[in-house]
Amino acid sequence: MPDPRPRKLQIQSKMNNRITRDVYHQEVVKLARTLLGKVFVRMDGNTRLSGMIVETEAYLGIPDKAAHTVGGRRTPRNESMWQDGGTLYVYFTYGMHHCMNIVAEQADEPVAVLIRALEPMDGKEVMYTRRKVAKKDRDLCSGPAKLCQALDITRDQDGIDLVTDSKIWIEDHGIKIPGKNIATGPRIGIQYAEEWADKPYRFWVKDHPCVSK
DNA sequence: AGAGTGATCATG
DNA sequence: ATGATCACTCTC
Repeated sequence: MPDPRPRKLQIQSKMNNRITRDVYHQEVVKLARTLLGKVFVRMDGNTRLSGMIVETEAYLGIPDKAAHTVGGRRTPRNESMWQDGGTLYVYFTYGMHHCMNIVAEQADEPVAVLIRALEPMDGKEVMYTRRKVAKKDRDLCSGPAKLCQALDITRDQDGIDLVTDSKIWIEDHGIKIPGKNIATGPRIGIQYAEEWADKPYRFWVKDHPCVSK
């Protein structure tokens, strides 16, 4: 449904609803659920690229055998996970893909939320130019590496602070996903994680077409 | 179901 | 220095 307000007012209101530090300081599983329905924004020059978060996964840090920080591992790659809640953690994998996480809780608590899918909103034309294989809007951001390609998120953005950065942030548009519309299941691609592989730390908006397959 | 792709890190 | 691994995507 289109926003009936004048465009100038729409933009202004969007500027004023950036998520603040206290939200990121939540316990990581709670943050993974909270982020559903929030809007991720990336300014690409003067072009606003954005999408509503519809799928997330929580990574619980030191005890979590699926997390990059398992066992307290601290390396140049995962350094951002050790920073304060609200930091962006971007990693590169399989020789060609980037994925992005939202760091949760306090500094030195290396937990994060993987963003797995967005419903594209602003800047879809630009996203299509980056994702050549996309045929429909739902192909643009329906996977953790797809959305990074669509939004041009790379290691260059690793470590930025979503609370203060001038190009990248997350907004609250007042969209509340009721608990009964949130589906839960095991995380994807972590079969090696033994007893942690089956834990229900993946969350998505039930029946949403933009969720990853 | 298999290939692609190269940074990353533990090992020595 | 070396080699195994990989929080994925695409095509078949």
